[in-house]
Amino acid sequence: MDNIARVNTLAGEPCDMSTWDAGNCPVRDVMNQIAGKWSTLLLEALAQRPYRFGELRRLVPDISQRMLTQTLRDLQRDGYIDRQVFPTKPPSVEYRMTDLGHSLFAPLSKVLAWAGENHAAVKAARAKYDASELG
Amino acid sequence: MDNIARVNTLAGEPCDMSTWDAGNCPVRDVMNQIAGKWSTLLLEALAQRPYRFGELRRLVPDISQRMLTQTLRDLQRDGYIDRQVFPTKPPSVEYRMTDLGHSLFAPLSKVLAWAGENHAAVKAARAKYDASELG
DNA sequence: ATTGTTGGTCTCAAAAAGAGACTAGCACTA
DNA sequence: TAGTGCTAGTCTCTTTTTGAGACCAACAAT
Repeated sequence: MDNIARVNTLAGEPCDMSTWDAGNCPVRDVMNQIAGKWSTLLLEALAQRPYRFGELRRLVPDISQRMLTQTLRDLQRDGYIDRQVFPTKPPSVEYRMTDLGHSLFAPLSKVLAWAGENHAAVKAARAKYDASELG
Repeated sequence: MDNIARVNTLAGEPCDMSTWDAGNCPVRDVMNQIAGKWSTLLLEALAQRPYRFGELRRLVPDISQRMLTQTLRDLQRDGYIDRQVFPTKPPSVEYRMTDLGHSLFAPLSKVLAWAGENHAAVKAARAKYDASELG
């Protein structure tokens, strides 16, 4: 049963789950950040061009300022985006994707494209599941 | 400023954010499911071979039964995995990735590979950010 | 008769997310 | 000069999500 104690072999270093150190798995450590509700959405916007705080807020109308601030900070902390403050008269802040961010977005955009292409299939699966649960 | 009201152009159907219907964006609808804390981990395991409930629980020791049940159900609802009950004497349940799941995992595995390759860079960015915040 | 194994559910506490008020400095307006 | 709005946030409060752990029923082996 050795195969039970080993996973993530696709990601270079396999993670030995039997002697598990939760902060040691690259997949979990990286994915748990970009997996947030708003992260991919902001990365998608910032992959196209730099945005200012207020622009992003208008771009994603149903994000709260609190979550926008926090998500941007998390993305900045992981090195995906840069934050630059301009000392204008109402001070403005620009967020810009870094090289690391772009290198992440290359594979990530493929997943996003998949989502667009297969949205109908997913919705169909959902409808089918929900219908069968009612019977 | 028309560019402000439009995003997600990479994903086929662009989402018009000015007349926003939250359930209408493929990217958000699909990503919000696979973006969970445990989803990618379980998809990674099930991409390799089918697993039973207890196997998955041992594979990911720090997931609670409650979240394992719920995450598997969500993945099943979206059509990524199939759940098959065998009427054995302690009844056993097998989870198996569907074709839709595999087609999603193809691009997703590239992101997972990126995570493995760039984990060091992300950790370095984090350390740098944390150090600069203390100063 | 007790223990273990199966795949869960249930309850309760903790953590995370969302809603909305509040801040401060400056510009424009009345 | 007082009022309004813009900037990029923070603070507090409520709701939702997640986590920890007890509990369940059927059967098998001890």
